[in-house]
Amino acid sequence: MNIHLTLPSEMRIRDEHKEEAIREKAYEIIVKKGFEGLSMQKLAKAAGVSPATIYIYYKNREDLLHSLFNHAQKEFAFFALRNFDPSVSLEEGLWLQWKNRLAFISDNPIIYQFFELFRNSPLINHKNVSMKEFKENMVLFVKNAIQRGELARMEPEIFWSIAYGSFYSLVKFHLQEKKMMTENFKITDAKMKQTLHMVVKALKP
Amino acid sequence: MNIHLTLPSEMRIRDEHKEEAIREKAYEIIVKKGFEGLSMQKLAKAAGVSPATIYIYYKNREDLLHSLFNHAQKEFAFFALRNFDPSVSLEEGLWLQWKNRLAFISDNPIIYQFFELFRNSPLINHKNVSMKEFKENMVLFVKNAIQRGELARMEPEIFWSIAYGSFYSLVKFHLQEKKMMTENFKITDAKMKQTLHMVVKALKP
DNA sequence: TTTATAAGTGAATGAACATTCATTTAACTT
DNA sequence: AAGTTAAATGAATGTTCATTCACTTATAAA
Repeated sequence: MNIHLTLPSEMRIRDEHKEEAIREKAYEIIVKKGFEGLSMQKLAKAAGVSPATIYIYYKNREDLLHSLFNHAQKEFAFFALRNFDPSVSLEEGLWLQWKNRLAFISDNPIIYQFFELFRNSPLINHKNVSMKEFKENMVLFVKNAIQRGELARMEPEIFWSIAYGSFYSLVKFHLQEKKMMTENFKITDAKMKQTLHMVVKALKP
Repeated sequence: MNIHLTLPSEMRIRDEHKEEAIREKAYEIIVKKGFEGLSMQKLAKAAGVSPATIYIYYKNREDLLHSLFNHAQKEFAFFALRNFDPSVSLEEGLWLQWKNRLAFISDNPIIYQFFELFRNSPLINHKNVSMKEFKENMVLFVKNAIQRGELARMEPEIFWSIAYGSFYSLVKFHLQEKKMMTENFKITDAKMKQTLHMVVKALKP
């Protein structure tokens, strides 16, 4: 990505607007109609480019789908740790992450829904981006919380299921209602905080 | 369904094996390749019938997909409440349901994975089966637990997210590992019980 | 201004698609 | 045994699909 910015080149530069239009329209179509609903010709039409243009940016349809996911995952994981400091208390750290995630979802509902759709699809089996920095931060955060006596020792998947599984479940609830009612997506801070309190209680030693 | 069993008829009876073969192969193909991967001709070949035969059992592809989901949802919800008594304690009731769900998932991993795939897809927006009996049982169960002081008052989606969201999250973890490692699906009772204990603690007033 | 290079294109291609249809087959009634 | 009904079929239909290709256009170096 962005080769034309980092390398001097003799070529005609790529039009970033085109690339973004393709990506955003692809997210939209997939969220609305599923992967089945995305054909290269429909996508090209929606993005205002020629079908052949898509093949300049992506090797083929499969590459397009995986690139879309990597893009979404990177953005989401990056946003989740915005302003995150692994040395704060468990409750404070989780609260920040929940708020960050919710903010991203509210601002980018289409991208998030695509992310969830892909995560739950058979396409996910392929190798994906590493999330190294994200994992390192989380390991540190958990270790600190255990040492401080805020968190019981447990297997990582149990921690994840309690600390985040309930959050995602709550979000799913609201996204489905939104889809059905065509209302705005909105979880109140109070509802989130109430749920988080329960989660923190569960995680105590 | 099963019209030939409940009504006397003058017609040639439907071959139940064919219907089941179509359904089971459809689940398999969709779980392995996604909805994109299911074409009527491939399904027919896999089930050992003619493409036209599928249209005897289902109006069209869309009807097939929704019927598959209704079938899976009914089986799963029925199994979840097997031996369930809404008057038992919160922990006992949740434990039974978790065990039931896990047993179903272990015995029918393909059906369950299809169920999750469909639930997370745009196809879910259409009207689906009512689950009336299931909901009635749950309302009673929750009411009892609150009266007994085992459960704090909270909005239903919060209860659901804590009491089941973490369970599903745990299952997802293991199913993904299984897919990647081609191992057998296995969550130990101890791991489940540990998680349930934490959940029950969270739900206390 | 010329030249090189890659961005961008519309039309074309063969494969795969959902669905239909004329026909055959099996079961039950009389 | 004859008649009726619907199950079951393989081949056919018209459409949509992913991808390619010969070509044009825009950019920057020379």
